[in-house]
Amino acid sequence: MASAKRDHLIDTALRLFGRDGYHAVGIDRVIAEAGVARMTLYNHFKSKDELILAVLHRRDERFRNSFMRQVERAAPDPKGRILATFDALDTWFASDDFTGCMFINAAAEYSDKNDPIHRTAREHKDLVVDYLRDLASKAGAADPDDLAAGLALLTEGAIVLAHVAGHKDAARKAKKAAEVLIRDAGL
Amino acid sequence: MASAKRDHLIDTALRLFGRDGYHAVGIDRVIAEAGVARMTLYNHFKSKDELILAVLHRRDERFRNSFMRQVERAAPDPKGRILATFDALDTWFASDDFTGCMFINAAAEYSDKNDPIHRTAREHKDLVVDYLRDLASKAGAADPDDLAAGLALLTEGAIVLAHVAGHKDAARKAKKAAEVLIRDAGL
DNA sequence: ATAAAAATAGACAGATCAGTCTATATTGTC
DNA sequence: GACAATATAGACTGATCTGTCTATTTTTAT
Repeated sequence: MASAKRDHLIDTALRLFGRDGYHAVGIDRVIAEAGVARMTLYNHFKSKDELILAVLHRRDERFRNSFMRQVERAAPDPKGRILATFDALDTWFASDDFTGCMFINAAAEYSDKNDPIHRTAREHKDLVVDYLRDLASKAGAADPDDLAAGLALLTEGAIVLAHVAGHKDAARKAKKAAEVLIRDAGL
Repeated sequence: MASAKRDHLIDTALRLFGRDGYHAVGIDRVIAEAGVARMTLYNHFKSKDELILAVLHRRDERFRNSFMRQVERAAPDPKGRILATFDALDTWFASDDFTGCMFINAAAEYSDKNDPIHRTAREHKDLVVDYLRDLASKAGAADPDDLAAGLALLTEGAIVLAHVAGHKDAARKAKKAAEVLIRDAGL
């Protein structure tokens, strides 16, 4: 399964799909940028959709890994880590190649809830909420589910406003609101 | 400018782009569903992008109109209206044809900030924030900008979680969080 | 060195893409 | 009823789309 060419194809497609979208980027462009033959792609992936799924799985793994690592490096305590998630968002938004969330964008192009691509996007979002719930729980929130839901709303809202509306301060605004919710949760 | 055919084309394209996305829906499909000749479309719109822009402008107008009307019918006081925005979201999310926000989806497919389509999406989001700020201000919030920012984050977050993750309670969760922010703003 | 696996270039299919053009027919207006 | 504006069907361009096939070459492992 694992192969250097396959890896390289996923990375190339990740960059292109992330920047220009899924329908707008054709197979021809992926193989041209990857410097790989057409059949190499189709030997590793049954179809373009399968490639997209592989891209999303890699993105999910990398994104959550780097996100959690950043958060855990920033603070030792759960409450501090909750607040640090918004600093991590801020860093992400400020990067040159920020083009929004690949999962939100995937769901935009594949709106059928049963499409494997949409389902993968959903799984990613649920995993993010799970992480926030874990932090809320460890921090001793009165109602961890409730706090996690509020934090998730602020997180996703910040991604949208940063990308769609270009609000560079979205993460900082979200952090301020999060502080209010955290206080309300008894922390 | 105004013409029955043109109107019908915009409405048809609005439905198709809304459901299946912008790149995935071709001109051929729009004219087939509208029951209109190819040149009729190109006589009213210079290009597909121009049609998309017309669709987004109509969507913006209709969405904000219906949104504000619902909110203003639901409560007479600014504070009640702020909370009613989340009830309006809830109604929207529950509708059969809910496929997310056309502006978030447009920004997903046209990530270039200078693309007129992306700019139109941004303008829409800014108008929504303006409306929330107006309500926050009339309600007598300590810092209307701050409250509006928090409410906007919850609003956009709810749209994303309802669409991408299928969280049917996203608007109600957002309303609960909004109540906390409103209280914190001194209302 | 040899055999098996992987990658190559490139032709090909059949569909679809956005957009143009023409010649005819249907409107709406005075 | 006459004239102008609008809409029609459909051919056409040239590009692009996903996916398949083949014949050859390169790489890898034994």
